[in-house]
Amino acid sequence: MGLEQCCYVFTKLIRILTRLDVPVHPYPYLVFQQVKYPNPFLWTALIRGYAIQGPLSESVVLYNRMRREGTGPVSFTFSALFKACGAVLDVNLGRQIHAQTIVIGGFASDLYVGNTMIDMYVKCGFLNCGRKVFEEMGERDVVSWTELIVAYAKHGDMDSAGELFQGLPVKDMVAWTAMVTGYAQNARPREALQCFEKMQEVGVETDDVTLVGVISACAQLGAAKYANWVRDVAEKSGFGPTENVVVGSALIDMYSKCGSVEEAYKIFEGMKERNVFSYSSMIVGFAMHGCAHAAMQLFHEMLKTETKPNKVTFIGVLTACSHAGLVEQGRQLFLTMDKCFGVAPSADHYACMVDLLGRAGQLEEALELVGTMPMEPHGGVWGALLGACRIHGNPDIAQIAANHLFELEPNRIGNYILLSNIYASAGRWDDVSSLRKLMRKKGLKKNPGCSWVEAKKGVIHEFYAGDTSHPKSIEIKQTLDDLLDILKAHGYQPILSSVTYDVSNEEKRRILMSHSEKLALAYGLLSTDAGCLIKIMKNVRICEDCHAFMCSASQATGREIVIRDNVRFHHFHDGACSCGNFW
DNA sequence: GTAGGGTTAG
Repeated sequence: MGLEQCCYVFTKLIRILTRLDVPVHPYPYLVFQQVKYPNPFLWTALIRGYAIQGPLSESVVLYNRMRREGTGPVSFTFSALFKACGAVLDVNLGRQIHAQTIVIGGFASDLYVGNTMIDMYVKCGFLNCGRKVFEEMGERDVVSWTELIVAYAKHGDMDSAGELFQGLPVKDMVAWTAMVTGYAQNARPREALQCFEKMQEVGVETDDVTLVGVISACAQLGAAKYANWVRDVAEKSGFGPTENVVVGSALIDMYSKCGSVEEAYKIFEGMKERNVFSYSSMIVGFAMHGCAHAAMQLFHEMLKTETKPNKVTFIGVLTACSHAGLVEQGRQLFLTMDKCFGVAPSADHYACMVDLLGRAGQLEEALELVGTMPMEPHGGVWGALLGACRIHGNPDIAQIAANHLFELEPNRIGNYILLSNIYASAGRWDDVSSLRKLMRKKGLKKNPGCSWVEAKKGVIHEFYAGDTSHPKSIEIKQTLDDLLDILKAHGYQPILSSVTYDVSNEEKRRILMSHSEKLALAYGLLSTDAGCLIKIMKNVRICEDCHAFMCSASQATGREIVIRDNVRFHHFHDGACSCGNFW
């Protein structure tokens, strides 16, 4: 066998072994040593092997040895090294190799080398360096563009991503998908859908990856109309939930977020293959809807399978326990998650535990738990504690939590409002007003409460508190007044403490009746057929009075009412709520 | 050899 042939065969062999995940040590390395005069491809196969499996230092050692022994690298050598630097986020080494490509000459302008270099910089968080490489490349292809588009999207800069995309001469499916997904990931679901429509208009194929982006956009819109539409699209294009585990999991999440946990479970049941995403999405879905028992049952079912729970699964079960008041079960899970399942509790899991204890009224213990955390508590942890203080009316611990929150999240308006509500409930109006002053000084404005309801044909109607701009405003007011009379006869009493302004009781009653979800409910009653479920979405937490009002309304009208606030779903049915008055 | 995907708490 000649030298070239010999190198060729051995290179192939090493590549195959690497692909089979056989450790580079010892066999591929032994193969390599059999060859007296390795050519660049053989060197590179081995360098690549170490680059993929680690340690990266070993591939660099080999690269240097190769140079010393007089063999020149090929572009493939650099691609492998950049890929590895990107994987371990070693930008310094990446820069050194970048410099090499310039010194040796010819490689810096190579398409593959350039593309892997962009990817390396971007992965390490040096977007501008990636952009610079892109600008200086002699030749670019759709891969170079897409890498940057994705990088901008991940940085939340959809405008730059869009600009690049505009300038991309030939847009393929992957590039389009990057845009659709980018919009979805940046909470711009409408633009994601528009982008998807355009993609279809110009005749670009779509696949399951595209669909997942679209499904995520629909989940954010939370409307049944879009949910059913995208499911249809998925099934018609041959990527239905039965066959495709990723599409299936995305659909489970979407239906949960659109208010239909039943539909989500149907998808789950119909899936041929389930993985940790499918289980976790379903468990989180159950938890969101207050179905704690179902969440726990599914978790135990999961434990009987090969699928191992991960950190998100535990977020799901802990949230379920928290909303159902299952303190002991939650405590057990928290204690065993590391020991039995190898999932070390993160700050997020601590936040769940603080929530669990806090909701159950064990505020002191919750505060103690924060003190034992092995990491710095983040906003979620203190936020959970503050939320619990609102439920149980504890302004002192609230103050501790709020002080941390004001440091950690100085611009998050919700924290100020929560504390202000806690002060107001305790009648500490002086504290309320000094907090208001602080908010004014910081230029923070209250996020107006808003609710929307899906009427016939999926048309969405939006209401703000005290809103009279709807064309049927007068009828809405009338419906609401009539309903109020009926509910009062059923025993409903307005909960005046839900108004956190220091005003007369009469004024409080008036304010309560102008809350946006009540307007949305009245419109829902007006615009849908009797017996029809009414689904309301809102952007802030539902107040206690509205919650009681909805409970009573579900009984008096015989309607099922579903409200999604910023955190979870409330199912009102026959005078009770799925959250067990626990939110 | 290079580019796009799903679940996360207040």
